[in-house]
Amino acid sequence: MFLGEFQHTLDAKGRVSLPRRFRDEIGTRVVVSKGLDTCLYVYSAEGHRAFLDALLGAGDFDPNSRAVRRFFMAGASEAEIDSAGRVMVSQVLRDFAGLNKDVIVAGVGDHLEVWDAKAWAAYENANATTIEDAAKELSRSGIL
Amino acid sequence: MFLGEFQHTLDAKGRVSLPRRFRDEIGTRVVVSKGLDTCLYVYSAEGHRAFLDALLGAGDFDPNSRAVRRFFMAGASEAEIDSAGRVMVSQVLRDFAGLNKDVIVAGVGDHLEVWDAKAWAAYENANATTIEDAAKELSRSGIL
DNA sequence: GTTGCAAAGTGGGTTAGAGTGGCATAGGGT
DNA sequence: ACCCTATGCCACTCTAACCCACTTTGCAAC
Repeated sequence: MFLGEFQHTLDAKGRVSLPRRFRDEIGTRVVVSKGLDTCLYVYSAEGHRAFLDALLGAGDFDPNSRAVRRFFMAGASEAEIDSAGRVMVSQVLRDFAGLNKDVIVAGVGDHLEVWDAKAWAAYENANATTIEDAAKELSRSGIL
Repeated sequence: MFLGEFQHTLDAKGRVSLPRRFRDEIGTRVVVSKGLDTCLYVYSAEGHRAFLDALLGAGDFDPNSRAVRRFFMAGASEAEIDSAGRVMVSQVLRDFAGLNKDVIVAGVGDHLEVWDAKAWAAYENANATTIEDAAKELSRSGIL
């Protein structure tokens, strides 16, 4: 289970180091993929397979599901973690997520997310009230 | 069951000691998480898993539920209690809860809460007069 | 009431290790 | 053959985890 938020940097060669505490769980072979909300998802090799399996359950002949498949499959790339714990992020994916020097690596349960630091802050601000409402909803259903 | 309110201090390195009487129950491996109303939640490792399980019933492809997941998962961090009974609180979480030197550690049933002392006082004042009404409201809806 | 002891809370110093940037070498393309 | 890119490796810096010591509070014994 990946938890926590870390500020890291994208170096001049497009590499991002992953927080040490995630490395044992995610292994050395990972998949970097386009994510929802202008971020990148990072899965372990097995985790990514599970993610795709869930995705492919959705059927195949609906135009929307074809678009979703293309997004997550064409937008993904396998990569090795180097000896210093870094992943190479391709130019395409960097552009997609709008990554600059400062990035946020966040643990979100079954995967990691890589955000541009500014975009992350903006996202948090934009959703502050959503959280309150969602919490209200959850408390009504007895969870919180 | 955690009960009681204690005034503690956040030291220069961002550590907070937990009241002695909570330590046996909460164990040595805890999760510090963003909470509702500008405070932090502290769960035992198992307690936190139960909390997330309850939370994650919702799917993953709805924007609001993504926001909630990111809030409670990226906003959480596992930590060990050190030999003196303290937890390390990351800069991000300290900023989130507006923690200064004086903090309040409160037992709230299944979890602890960490508040900035001033914010705690303000919250108590703001709610002192409305507790009666809130209780009335809850009893009308059958919760109390 | 006073003194002593023990335990909790707090502060600080030291050290290992994570993160980052830079260098060097290998490999592929022109 | 040369250049450019990519990957691996190394060194520096800074954080955070560990450990020890001090202070204060509360309880107990005299």
